[in-house]
Amino acid sequence: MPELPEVETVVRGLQAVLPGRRILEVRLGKTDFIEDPAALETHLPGARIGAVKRYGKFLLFELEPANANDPARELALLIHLGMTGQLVTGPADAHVLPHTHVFFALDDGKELRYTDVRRFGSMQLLLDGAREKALGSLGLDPLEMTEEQLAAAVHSRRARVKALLLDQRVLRGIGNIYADESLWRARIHPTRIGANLKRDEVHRLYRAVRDVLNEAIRLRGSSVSDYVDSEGRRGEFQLRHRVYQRNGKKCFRCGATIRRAIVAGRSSHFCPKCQRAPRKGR
DNA sequence: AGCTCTTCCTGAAAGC
DNA sequence: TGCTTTCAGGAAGAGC
Repeated sequence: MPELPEVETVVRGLQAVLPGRRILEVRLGKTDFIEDPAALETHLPGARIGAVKRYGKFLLFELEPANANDPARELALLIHLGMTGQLVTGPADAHVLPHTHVFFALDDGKELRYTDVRRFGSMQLLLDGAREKALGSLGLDPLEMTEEQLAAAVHSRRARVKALLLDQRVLRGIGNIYADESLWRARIHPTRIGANLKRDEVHRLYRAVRDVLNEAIRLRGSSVSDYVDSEGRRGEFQLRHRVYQRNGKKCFRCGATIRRAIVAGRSSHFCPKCQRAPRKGR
C-alpha cells in the first residue's frame, strides 16, 4: 500500500522526468475514481507540468494552464494512490497493464500512466481556490514535525495511539504498515491512549516514526502487494518489516510471538512482550 | 470525542 | 478439481 515512503519514492522519480513537460493528450478508461473527468480533458491538454510535490499520501502536480484563454489561474492535479494505485512513466508504445485507466501523453514522446486494480485511489483537478479545501485538514508532516508538535497532538487526544497515527488529520502520510512498525520500534502497544503516553514514550515514538519512514524511503518503500515506483520497480523495505504481517513469528527483539489484533478497525501487529498492553478499565 | 460498522473494488487465499 | 467465501485496506459517512 502506498504510504508516505512509497509516495515519496514515486514523487522523487517523477521529479526527475516531469517538470517542464507539456501534456499533449489525456485518455481515460474507467473514471469512477476521478472527481470530474471532463475537467481533466478540458484543462490538461497543453498544460505544462511544474513542480511535483507530496502532501502526506497525496501527489500534487503544479500545472501551467495551456493558454491565456484558460480561466483557471491556479491549476494543479491531485492524486491519491489508494491501495493499489501506480504512476509509471515509460515509452508510449509500452505494453499496457490491466486496470490502467489514465494515460497522459507527454511532449517528449513518453507517457505517464495511472494503473489501479481496486480503484481506491482518487484523482482531482484543483482549480484556483480548491487547494485549501482538499489539503487543509491534513495534519503534521511526520518528517517535518518537531517532537513538541507530536507531543501536543498526542497528549490532547484520548483515542488509541494506533488510531492517532492513522488519522491523516493528526499526522499526514502514515498508514497501517508504518504505524505498526513505528509502534514496535517505540515499544508502545497500539491500544495505548494518546493522552496517557509518558514523555519518554512520545520521544521514542517521535524517533521511531521518523527513523522508520526515512529507512523505508532509502529502500524505496514497501512492496507488499502492488506497489511499484515511477519506473515500475518494487521497493525493498518489506524485507525489513519487524511486525507487519509477521503474526505467529518471533519478535526480532525479544523472541516472543508476534500477535495480530484488530485496533482502530485495522489489523495490528505487535509484540505482546515488548509492547505492553495498557490495563483495562478506568 | 471516539468507537464500530459499512461501502467502494478486485484478486489471492482459504474453505468446502 | 472447482466453486464459494473471506480477507486486505484508505477514506468517508452513518449511527451510537
